[in-house]
Amino acid sequence: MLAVTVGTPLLQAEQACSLFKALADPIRLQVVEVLSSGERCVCDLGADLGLAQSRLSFHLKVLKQAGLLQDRQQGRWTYYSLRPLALQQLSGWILQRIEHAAKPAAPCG
Amino acid sequence: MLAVTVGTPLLQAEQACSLFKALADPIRLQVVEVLSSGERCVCDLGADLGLAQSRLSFHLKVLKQAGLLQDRQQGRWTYYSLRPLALQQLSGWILQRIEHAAKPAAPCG
DNA sequence: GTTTCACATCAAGAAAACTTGATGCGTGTG
DNA sequence: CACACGCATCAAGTTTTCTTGATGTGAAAC
Repeated sequence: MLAVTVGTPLLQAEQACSLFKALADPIRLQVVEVLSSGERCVCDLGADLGLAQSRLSFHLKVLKQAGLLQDRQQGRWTYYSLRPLALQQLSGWILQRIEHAAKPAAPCG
Repeated sequence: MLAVTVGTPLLQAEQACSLFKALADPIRLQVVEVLSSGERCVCDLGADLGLAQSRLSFHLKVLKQAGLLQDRQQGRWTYYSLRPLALQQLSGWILQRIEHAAKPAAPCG
């Protein structure tokens, strides 16, 4: 068996599910895409994505609660960035599903 | 820049979103876990997971429409299995987000 | 050809997630 | 201190997704 990831703790299905739920929204995916080029403050995110403030705040909260984002407060501004470990773990969970997926079923009847 | 996946076509955000939505449900994640050990017929899946037939059928449809599952009909039975490519592509999309994620923001004000 | 079996599909209701506008709260600014 | 700014939170309404039970369909069994 080939280890897919190195030194990354493995995810339970339940944790994976939380991460998938957090990513299962087009707006949150845009947020992740923007943040994938580096940290941003909320006001920049709102401007970039053209979102009402409360709407963006809602989605940031979902992503943060899932563990996908971290935030840092500096003066009046809050900066969000990705948590690479969470992404890495989720990717690991997915890749693990592939290994024996090709095994054909025993005929049922 | 280090290429994370080799020879796998890249996913658009919209396609990634469909995949995430399909995986954003505990039952569907169980289905994926069971199928990760190989192909199964629907009746076995239903028995393994203890799900009403129509409920299982609904979730299989969601997963299949997203491109995560393929099915094969043989006699009276239908066999489902994972589509490794879809999983691989999704994993690739995730890993791509990590690369520059650590870059700090320019101070906002 | 009728019955049975494995599964898909449908319609109606229930539950969960999302949006919107209003309000609250902490932190700087004058 | 009063005010403005950046952001979080809340409540209400809307939309989406999920569940349930009933019905439909095609393939084998009789």
